[in-house]
Amino acid sequence: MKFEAVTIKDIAKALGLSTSTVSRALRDSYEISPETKKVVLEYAREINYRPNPIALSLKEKRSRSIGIVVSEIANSFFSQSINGIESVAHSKGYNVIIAQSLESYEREVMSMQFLASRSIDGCLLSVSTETKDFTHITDLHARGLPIVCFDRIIESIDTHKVFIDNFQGAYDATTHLIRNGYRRIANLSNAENLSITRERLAGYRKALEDNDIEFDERMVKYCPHGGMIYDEVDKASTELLKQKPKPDALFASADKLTTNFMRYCKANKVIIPTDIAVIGFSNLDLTELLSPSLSVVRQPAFTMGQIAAELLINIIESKRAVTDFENRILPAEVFVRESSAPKRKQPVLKEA
Amino acid sequence: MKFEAVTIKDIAKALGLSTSTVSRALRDSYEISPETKKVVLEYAREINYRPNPIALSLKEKRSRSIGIVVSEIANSFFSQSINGIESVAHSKGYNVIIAQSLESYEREVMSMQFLASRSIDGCLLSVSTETKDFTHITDLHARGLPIVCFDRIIESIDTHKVFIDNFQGAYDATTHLIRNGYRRIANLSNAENLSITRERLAGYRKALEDNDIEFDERMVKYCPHGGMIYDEVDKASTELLKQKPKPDALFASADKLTTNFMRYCKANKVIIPTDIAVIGFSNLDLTELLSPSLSVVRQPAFTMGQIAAELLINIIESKRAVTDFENRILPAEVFVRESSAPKRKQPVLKEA
DNA sequence: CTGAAAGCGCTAACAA
DNA sequence: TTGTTAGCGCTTTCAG
Repeated sequence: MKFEAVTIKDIAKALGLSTSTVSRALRDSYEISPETKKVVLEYAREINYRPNPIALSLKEKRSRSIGIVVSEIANSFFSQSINGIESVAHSKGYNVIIAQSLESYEREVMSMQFLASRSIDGCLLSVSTETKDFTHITDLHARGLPIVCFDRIIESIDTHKVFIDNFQGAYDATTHLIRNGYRRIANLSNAENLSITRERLAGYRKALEDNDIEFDERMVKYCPHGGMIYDEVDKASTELLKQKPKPDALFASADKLTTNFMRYCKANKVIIPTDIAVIGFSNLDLTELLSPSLSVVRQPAFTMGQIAAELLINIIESKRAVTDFENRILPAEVFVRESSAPKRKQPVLKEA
Repeated sequence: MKFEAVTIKDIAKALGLSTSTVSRALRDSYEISPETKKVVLEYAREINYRPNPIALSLKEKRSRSIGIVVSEIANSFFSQSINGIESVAHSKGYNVIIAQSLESYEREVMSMQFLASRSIDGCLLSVSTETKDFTHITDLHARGLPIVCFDRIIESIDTHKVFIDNFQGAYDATTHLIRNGYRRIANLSNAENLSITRERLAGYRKALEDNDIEFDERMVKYCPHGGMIYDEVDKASTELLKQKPKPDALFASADKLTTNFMRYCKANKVIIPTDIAVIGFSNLDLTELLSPSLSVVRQPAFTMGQIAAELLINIIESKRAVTDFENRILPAEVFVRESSAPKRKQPVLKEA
């Protein structure tokens, strides 16, 4: 059962006009007389005529909808980005179809295929942690599907890219820990293959270097699913904390890594910041209510979504193929709270 | 610019067949010879043929997409519900278009209109807090658009409804506070017009009654935007806490009310649970990491989404008009944590 | 077993 | 200024 919509044909019949006249009148074409327009417009309003977007899509070969592929909508960063995307998409007459990869390569491929088969006009993408092979993306892109990458970037694709200054964010967070007296700083890191992982790791290393702290590979652990799977965080955390000498602080490179590390500490009676100070990437709006309140690196997620959507729609609506692509790099902001409070001098233990 | 898809016509031309034969072969029609089928299928796979869903929609007068209207996707309850909805929608070949009302009546009307004009086959709806006039919904429903309500229900519409046992959840939460020694229990409540508000209020009142505690109207404050606007929570909380005698516990009727009340307490140095014990509805998965860890009433959001989507797709796909509607009521679960710890005896103050 | 043709709602070239 | 017609990709009578 489906509700029958009014069509142009109905109007034409009722008014004794042809469908093309009605069509033109509705679209305010110059070739239609003012009177006819008036009659048509009035009648259309009266019977609440709405053009059928499907027929339009078929005709124009575009659907006025854009796809979004992210790992998870139940992630504050992504839900905020999506809000930004929607705000500009809707204002430009596009609707938005959201797909989640749940950090699975297979699901990402399926999602992209699904969206493409639903005739989206373009796609906004933040790849899954599992994705190492990008052919499902580059293929569609090569076939002409406009794609804009945000947050987790793919280097091998030539298009607009929107992301934050991950290096700077990580550098600032790590430097903050160092300034607060921490010297042995671990890094709970995202999947090794992601662009953001590499950049954040580089920022972390540079901060250590600039403060004459030697980089220790054993202080870095990767979580292949970005913290989405608790067991991975559990394992990585355990390994980090059993290092000798023990880390006195931790920088977490992703939202779920940060919160799941806190979960780990709570479960294992590790006291923050006494046993270990913590700062991490997070876009949760509750971090100040956590125990202890959490120092974070926060991304301008809403703005990122807006920019990415604008760039995508630019490509879609440009007459000629766009060949000049830009990287939009936004700042990350550090919020300092209790979890990274200055290190307190402790009774001298066996470690020097 | 748009990437050109392969059509049935291309296949027909390449194979020297008619489009109808190809169409039938692809759909495994009985009237096509096995050999022809084989050739067509093979060639189709080879050139990666995908049927154009837009053409199909136009023909079949259905889009195989369903709309979701919720107040906010950046709300754990709704993002979890959406996951449930998507899981069944995708498995049944539907895609999902999400719209947010952001608790605004106007935006809700626009969203519904937008979705309807995008030819959705049906709609899942949880109304905004502001919505008191339901004609935008009942109109579409009367015109034949299948609608299923979830969480926040509209009584005046005859359709499937999926929600939790709000009365029970509120009753259990309030009873828990009473058992832990609290007697003067405030209720931070959602918009007065919502179904869930009335039901939760009723559960709260019944629990008081069953324990011989007199209901005091001054102990209930409504937040017209369900806690989304912090100032409303701030104002309501201030009013509640200045009552004499002061409340010793608070039951919050919605996710954002609960967390924003905690924010209020933190900002105003109100200690939980010493100054006031707290339990509230919330689907956040971080409540045990808050300070103090938060006692909550939790909804089976994912399951609700699944059920709602199944019911909607049932209506959509039923041959005859569905007239027999059901209310699916799911249990709410109470999780007890520190924020509602048993009341400690205190030095006798001026209150008896 | 296969093909020709109509039609879903709309637009646009072409005719009048 | 308006009407006729073809066509977007697909399914589906109706003919062969």
